Amino acid sequence: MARGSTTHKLGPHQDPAVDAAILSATRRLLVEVGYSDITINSIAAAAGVGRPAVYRRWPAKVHIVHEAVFPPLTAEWVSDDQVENEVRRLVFGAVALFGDPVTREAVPGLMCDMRSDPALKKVLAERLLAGAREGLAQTLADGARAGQVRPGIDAGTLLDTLAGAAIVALSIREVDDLERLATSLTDLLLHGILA
Amino acid sequence: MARGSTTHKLGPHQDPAVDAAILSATRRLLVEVGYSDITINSIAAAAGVGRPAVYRRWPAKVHIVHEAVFPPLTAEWVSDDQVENEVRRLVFGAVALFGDPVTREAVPGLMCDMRSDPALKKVLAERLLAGAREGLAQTLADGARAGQVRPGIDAGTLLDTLAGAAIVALSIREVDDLERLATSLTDLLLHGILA
Amino acid sequence: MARGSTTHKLGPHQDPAVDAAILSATRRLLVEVGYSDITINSIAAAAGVGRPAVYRRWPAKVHIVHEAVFPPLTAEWVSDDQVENEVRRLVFGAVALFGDPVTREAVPGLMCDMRSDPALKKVLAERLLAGAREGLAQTLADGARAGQVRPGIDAGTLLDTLAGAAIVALSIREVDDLERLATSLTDLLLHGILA
Amino acid sequence: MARGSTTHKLGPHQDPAVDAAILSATRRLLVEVGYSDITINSIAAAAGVGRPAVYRRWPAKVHIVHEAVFPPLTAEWVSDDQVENEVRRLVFGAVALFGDPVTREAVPGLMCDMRSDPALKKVLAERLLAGAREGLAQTLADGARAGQVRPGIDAGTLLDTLAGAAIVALSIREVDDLERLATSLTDLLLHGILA
DNA sequence: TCTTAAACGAGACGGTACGTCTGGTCTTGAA
DNA sequence: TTCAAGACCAGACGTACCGTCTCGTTTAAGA
Repeated sequence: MARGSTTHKLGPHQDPAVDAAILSATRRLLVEVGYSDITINSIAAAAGVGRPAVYRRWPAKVHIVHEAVFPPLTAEWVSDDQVENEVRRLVFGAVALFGDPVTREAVPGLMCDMRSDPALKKVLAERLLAGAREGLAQTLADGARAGQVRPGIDAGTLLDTLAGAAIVALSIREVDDLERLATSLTDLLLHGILA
Repeated sequence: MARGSTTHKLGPHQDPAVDAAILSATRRLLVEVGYSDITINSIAAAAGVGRPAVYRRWPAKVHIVHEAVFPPLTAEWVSDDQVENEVRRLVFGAVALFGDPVTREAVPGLMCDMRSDPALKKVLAERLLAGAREGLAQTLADGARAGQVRPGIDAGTLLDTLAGAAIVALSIREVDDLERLATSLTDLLLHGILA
Repeated sequence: MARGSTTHKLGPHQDPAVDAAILSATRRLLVEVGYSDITINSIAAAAGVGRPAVYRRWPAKVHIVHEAVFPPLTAEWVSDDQVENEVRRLVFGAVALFGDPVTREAVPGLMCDMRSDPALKKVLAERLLAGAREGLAQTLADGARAGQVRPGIDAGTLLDTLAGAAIVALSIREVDDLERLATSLTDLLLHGILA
Repeated sequence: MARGSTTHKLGPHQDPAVDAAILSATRRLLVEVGYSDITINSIAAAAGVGRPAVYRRWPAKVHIVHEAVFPPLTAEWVSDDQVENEVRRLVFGAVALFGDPVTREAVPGLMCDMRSDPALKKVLAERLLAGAREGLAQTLADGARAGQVRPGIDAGTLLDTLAGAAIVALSIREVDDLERLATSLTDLLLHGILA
C-alpha cells in the first residue's frame, strides 16, 4: 500500500504504516459489516495489504480487533478520590467506551472469540478491569471505614455490574441516549453502595 | 437415527426425535467444545443425523443454539408481589439461568451472531426481557406510589444491569459461587432502588 | 396428474397414464434442457407425478430415457432383398432415427451411462444392432456368393460404421441436411462393399 | 504433494507438478472406475491435492478429462501423400487413439458432457477433426483430379464415418482386435472412395 | 357390500457431490 | 528481512439431487 503512494521506505523493518492501515481498516469494517462478517481476507484487502502481512503481526482476527478497539496504552483509570466521584467517573468512562460505534460492534465478538484464547482473555480482563478493581477495592474499603459506604460491597461484583449494564444496554439493546444511561446507572449504583 | 432403533414413525412429517437429537447434541457440544468450534457438520454428526435434516429446520448455527439453550416456552416470569421479592426472584432467576454451564458457553456466541440477524435479535430480546420488563415496570411504579421505591428508577436499565452483571460475572469472569453472586447482586440492586 | 383433470381410475394397478406422462415428459425435457440436466426430480415434476412413482417403474434415468427414445416395439428391420436396397434402407433408417431431435440429445447420454449398466448395454446393443446384424450378414453372404459383394466384408464393422457415422454427424457435428447425409453415406458404403 | 517429497519450487506460480498429478490421476481413475463415477473430489484425492487446486485450473470434470485424454499438442496429422496412404494412416491413427483404454472410457462421457459446453465442443471438434479435414479435402480433390478418387466424396462425411466407426466399435461394442478392425475399416473406406 | 391390497402425491430421511469461501502456511522475486 | 502476490492443503459452508421410506388417501378387485 505504501507501494502505491511512494517507494518502499523500509527494508528489514516492519513498516508501521502497514500496522496502522490494518488497524484502521479493521475499525472501518467493524462498523460497515460487523464483527462476524470480517475475515482476514477482507481486512487485508481493505488495508491494501497482503494476507501474510497480517498473519505476521497477529495470529487471529480476535487479536486484531482487540488491538484496533483497545489501543495498547490505557492511561490511568484509578485515582484516590471520593467514592462518589470515582464511581461516577467509572460509569461515565464505561458508557463512553462501550458506546463508541466501533466498540459496540466489537465487544460481543470479542466476548465470544476470547473464550477460546486464554491468553487474550487474561490480557483483556486485566487491562479493562483488574487495574480498576484494585483501586476501587481500596476506595471502597476507605469509604467503608469512613462510614460512607455500606460494608460488604464487593468491588468485583460492582465492576461486573457496571460493565455488564453498559454492554447489554449499548451492544444488545442498542440504547442511544448515552447521557441518560450514564446518569441513571450512576444513580442506581451509588444508592446501591452508599450507606 | 430413530431408523436404527425402531421403525419410521412419520412419513411426510418432520420427525420430532430428530429435532430432539439435534438440540440435545447442540447442548452437549456447547460444553464440550464451545460455541465457536461448533459447526453444522459437528452438530449433525453428534446427533446422528444428516446435514440437510439440520438445514431443513434452522437456517444457521445461531438459531439452533438459541433454541437449544432457551426452549420455546418460558413460563411466567412476572407476578404481582412485593418489590423486594420480585427483584430477588429476578436476580436469582438470572443467575441460575446464566450460570448453567450450557448457557455460559452459549451466551457470548449468541450475543455475537445475533447481531447479524435482526429477526432473531428481536425474538431473543423480547422473550428474555420484554416479558419481565412490563411486569417489573408496573411493580416499580406501584412501589414508588407506596413510597417504597425511589422515583425515577427505569425498569429497562435495571434489567440491563441485572442481566449484564450476571453475564459478565458468569460468562466472562467465570465466577463459580452462584449463591454468593446472587446474594451480593440482590443486595446491591435492592439498596439501589429502595427508598 | 390424472388426479387434477379427472378422478382416479386405477387402484392397485399401475396407472398407464402415469407411464405415458413420464415418458412424454422425458422426451420434452430432452430437447428442452438436454440429457445431462435432466434429473429424476425434474422428470417427476414435469410429469406431474411423485418421485416414487418414477422409481417404481425404472431404476435410473438412463432406463427412462432409453424407453422414452426407443419404444419397446421395434418392428422388423431386416428383409431378404437385394444388398443394395437393404444397405440403402439401413442407412436411411439410421439417419432418420439418429436425426430425430429427441434421439440426438439422448444418444450421447445413453452411450455414456450405458457403460455402467451391463444389462441395459446388452439390451440396447441387441435391440438396435443384433437384429440387423444377422440378417445383414446373411444378405452379404448371399451377395458375395452371387458375386455382387466383395468377399470379406464384415457385417459388424459395416453396422458400426453406419451407426457411428450417423451418430457423429448428427449428435456431435450436428449436421442438419439429413437427405444429403444419407445419400452421401449410402454412396460411400455401397461403393465400399460392392464388387 | 511435491511438498512432502521435496522442497517447494514455485511461489506465486502454479506448480506444474500439481497439473501433472491431476491429469495422471484422472487417467488412472478413468480406467479404474469409469467416467461417470469420477468426481472432482475423487480426482483431487487421487492426485493428493486440495479440491480448490483443481478448480483453479479447470471449471468442470469434462475439461479435466478432455485435457487428460487429448494432450494439448497433437502434432501434424496431415501430409501431402497418396490418397491411399493418407486414408490408411487416418484409420490406423483413429483406431489407435480410440482403442486406448483411457480414451475408450472417456469418449462417451466427453460426447455427453461436451454438449452443454459450446466452447469445449468447438475446441474438441476443431482439434480432433478440423485439422485433418482441410488436408484430407485437399488430398481428395487432388486425387479426384488425377482420376484416382471418385468425385463427390465429402471429406466431412468420410471423417465422421471413420471416427464414428472407431468409436462405436471400440467404446460401445468394445471390439478388442484393433488390427483386424483397422484393416477391415481401411478396406471398406478405400473401396468406397477410390474410383 | 365389505375387505384387502396396491398405487398414488407428498415429502422427510441419511447420504454424497457440488462449487465457493476462509484459514493459515509457504515460496518467490522485488525492494 | 520485509513486502506483495498468490499457490498450497484442509475443511466448513449451504444447495441440490440421490434413492429409500412412511404417510394418509384413493380406487379396483375379490370375498
